[in-house]
Amino acid sequence: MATYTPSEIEARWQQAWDKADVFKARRSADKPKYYVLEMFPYPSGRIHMGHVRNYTMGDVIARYKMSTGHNVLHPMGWDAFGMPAENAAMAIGGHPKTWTYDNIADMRSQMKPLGLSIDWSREFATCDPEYYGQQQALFLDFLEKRLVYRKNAQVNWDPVDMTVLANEQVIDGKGWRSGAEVERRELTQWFFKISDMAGELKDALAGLDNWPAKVRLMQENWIGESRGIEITFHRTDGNGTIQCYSTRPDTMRGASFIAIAPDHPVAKALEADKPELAAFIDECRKMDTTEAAMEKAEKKGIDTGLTVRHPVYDDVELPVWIGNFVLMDYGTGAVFGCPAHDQRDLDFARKYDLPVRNAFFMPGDTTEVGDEALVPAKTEKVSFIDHFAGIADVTSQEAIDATIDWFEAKGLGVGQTQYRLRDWGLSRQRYWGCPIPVVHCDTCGVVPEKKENLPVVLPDDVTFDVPGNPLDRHPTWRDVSCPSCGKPARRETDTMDTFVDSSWYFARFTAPRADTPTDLDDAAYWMNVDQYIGGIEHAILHLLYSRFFARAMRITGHLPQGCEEPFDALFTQGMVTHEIYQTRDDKGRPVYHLPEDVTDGKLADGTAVEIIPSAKMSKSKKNVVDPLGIIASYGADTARWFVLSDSPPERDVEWTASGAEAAYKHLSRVWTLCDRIAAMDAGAKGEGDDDLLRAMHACIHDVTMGVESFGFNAAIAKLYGFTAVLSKSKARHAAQREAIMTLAQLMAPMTPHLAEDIWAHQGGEGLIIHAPWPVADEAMLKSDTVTLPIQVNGKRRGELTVPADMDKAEVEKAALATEAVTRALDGGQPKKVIVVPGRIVNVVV
RNA sequence: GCGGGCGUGAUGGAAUGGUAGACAUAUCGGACUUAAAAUCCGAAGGGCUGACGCCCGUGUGGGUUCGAGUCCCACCGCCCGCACCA
Repeated sequence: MATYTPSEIEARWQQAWDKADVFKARRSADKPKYYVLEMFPYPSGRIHMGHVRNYTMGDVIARYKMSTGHNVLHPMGWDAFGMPAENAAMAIGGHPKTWTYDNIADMRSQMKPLGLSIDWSREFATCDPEYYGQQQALFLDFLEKRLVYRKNAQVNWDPVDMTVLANEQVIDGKGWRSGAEVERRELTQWFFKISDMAGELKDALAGLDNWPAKVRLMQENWIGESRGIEITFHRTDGNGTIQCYSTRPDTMRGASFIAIAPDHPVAKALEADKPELAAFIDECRKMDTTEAAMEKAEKKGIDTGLTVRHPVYDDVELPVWIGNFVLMDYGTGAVFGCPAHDQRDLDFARKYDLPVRNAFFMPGDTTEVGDEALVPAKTEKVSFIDHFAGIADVTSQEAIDATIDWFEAKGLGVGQTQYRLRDWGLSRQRYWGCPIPVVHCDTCGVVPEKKENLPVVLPDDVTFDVPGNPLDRHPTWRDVSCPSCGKPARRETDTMDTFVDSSWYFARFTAPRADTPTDLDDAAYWMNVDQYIGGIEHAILHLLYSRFFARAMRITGHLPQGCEEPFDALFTQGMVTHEIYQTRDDKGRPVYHLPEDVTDGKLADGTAVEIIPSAKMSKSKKNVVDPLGIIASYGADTARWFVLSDSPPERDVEWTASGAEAAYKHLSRVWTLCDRIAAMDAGAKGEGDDDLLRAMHACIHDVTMGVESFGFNAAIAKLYGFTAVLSKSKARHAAQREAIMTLAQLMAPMTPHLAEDIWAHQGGEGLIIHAPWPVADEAMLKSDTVTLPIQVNGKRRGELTVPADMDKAEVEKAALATEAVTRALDGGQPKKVIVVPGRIVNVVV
């Protein structure tokens, strides 16, 4: 008997697809378009199981959509700029460009055996000058529309990578890539004006119905909208005012001090005359302002000696303090402290002996605040004391709204919405990135490079033997003449954050060879991405930046209207995990072992390993399974089938050797079954055709539902079930042939090679990829009889098989006659009988 | 602290408010085999019972409902995100 040989089958069908050029995407007027995209990979050099899972999910969707009559775009590219290439150049020599393109070639050749339905003719890498040149054109257009600007800024300096990090890229005070403790430095940097769009980016989240609620919420929290008011405080020395921003103006009665940021203009003005203030401010400047450091730091302040008049109570004067916890770049850089209703302010007040005064109490409880601030939920009703706006027993939220109105009416303040989102700093002091296309001229200042001179191509002749940016020490590249006046000038040597590269690649895929960033006709046809699939780790940065870019590209005419939200549907898939095998060396330090070196919990020499529960596959923990090895021993279809089978796609899936083995066995079984059916005698007798075909239609229905709703694991369970039914069927050849061909079609999105092989083996016409998706026959989904569970008081006590169309009254009669019910009734009458047609009968006794 | 998610057999996990545990792994039994592997068939939540059956069971405690894994409230545990944000 022939056996299932995936290596031979898979190579054959991949060639057949190539020959028929089936995955090439062309605009078409007579089919609806469908754009499916997986987050493109960084070319590290090796594909891993996470890639396999990500691309397989996209492939299932793409192939399913093809067979349901859609014109599908399913491209692939490389997020190819970034530090690992430079790190490799520093560590092992060579050039980032060579390293990157070699890796791309390796990964492409590892990816191709998966049999993905990708239109490879659209492939590009973000480090191709053809791509980053268009990105430079975008930058110049953004510059013209003032969507990008330069400012002096305190930046997060990563001393290891010698580069600036965005706030968002600082994690626990450490660089998100290097893990080095981040320092502060002041540099002139380029920024995208994403904060201008904060409100819109937040509001538009509500329309993203097909995004996970979790991701929308994370973005909402990141943007961080808060409604408050800017209040003017007049200095008692007559030297002007201090503006404070507050979200709790209703607590103004309890204000007992003002705190300003160390870099607030008022603080800076006092520095010259007051050495003790200068010393404090200096100390604050040295302080790390990263989130983690700020959290750990003690809340400190110093009295400036200034006072301001309370805006509501003329006779009250408030001292002005400098606080190390006040941030200059949020709000106005000044706040009023209300110790009674804010824990931080209360701690500060107790430390420096400032007054604590309640603005409200909880109803019926007039205990003054002690060491714990009174901060009830904003929806809770509180009793205000002698409130200036005339309110008494209301919720905090109502009080805030009323107080803002009151301040505005009196002309003492202006209601304002603040966002936590800051502008996106994109300058990187690094070689392997997209050069920022501007020139610095002593006469003309910052001059944009002329578009006809794009791309500004990275020079190849650079070395990495000294830290810092090689572009800074490359005179023939750096020194140019000013595009405006022609005098000697200097190129900008900073390059762009790699998040820029990934913020518009999805648009470029619609016309990857266009000599403008996009082609509007192609973009209008293919955009938006109908289904985007990727990891939850990109929930904030990448997706938010892409949403900003889509808007900015619309403003600059590079995308048509309607593409502001470029991803119609988003799916965030879980990771592939594996157990970790660990032993300890003689010093007790952990030593990790690869899964292939462990059999039955033991190493080859018999040493027992400690098994640590499943975690994300990582090189350092050695819990990695190489997809190439799996493909070599079982084939791509097995790898694809397994990563989809065990867990819901949004959750992590644990890779197990036995699971992969089982997937392979199942596919072999299906293949053998096909072989057996093909060899059947077409004229032979058989029975149960109808049962088989009914099961088949039920399977069509269930699998279609599963694929449509990302329930791949459930769809696979149904396919297992139907395979078991088919393999036991005694039906005639025609019915069995129909069943196996339909099974192949239903499996085709997941195991496309095996499906093609079965299709051909059974004499199917053309390629299975061109065959229309099977449609379940409604009539075959209904059966003549139905078995209803009979419950007594909600507990299952028996069952009853009745004609499917029997009416309720008769079902009730039949149910009451069943043995389980008569026994429970014991001669009495039922209190109530619930009959849910086709579902259940419940008798209440 | 705030926000979100999750909690079901030995394990991964099924289950539009309607038969809890589909499907798979691991386990056990049987067939085939000299034997093993492979393959095929079958069993299997816990407890009581000779058996028919009965009781208990989806983190804990309540509630809504004829009926709750599913909805509501409180709590416990785990995971994730965010945070001197005024």
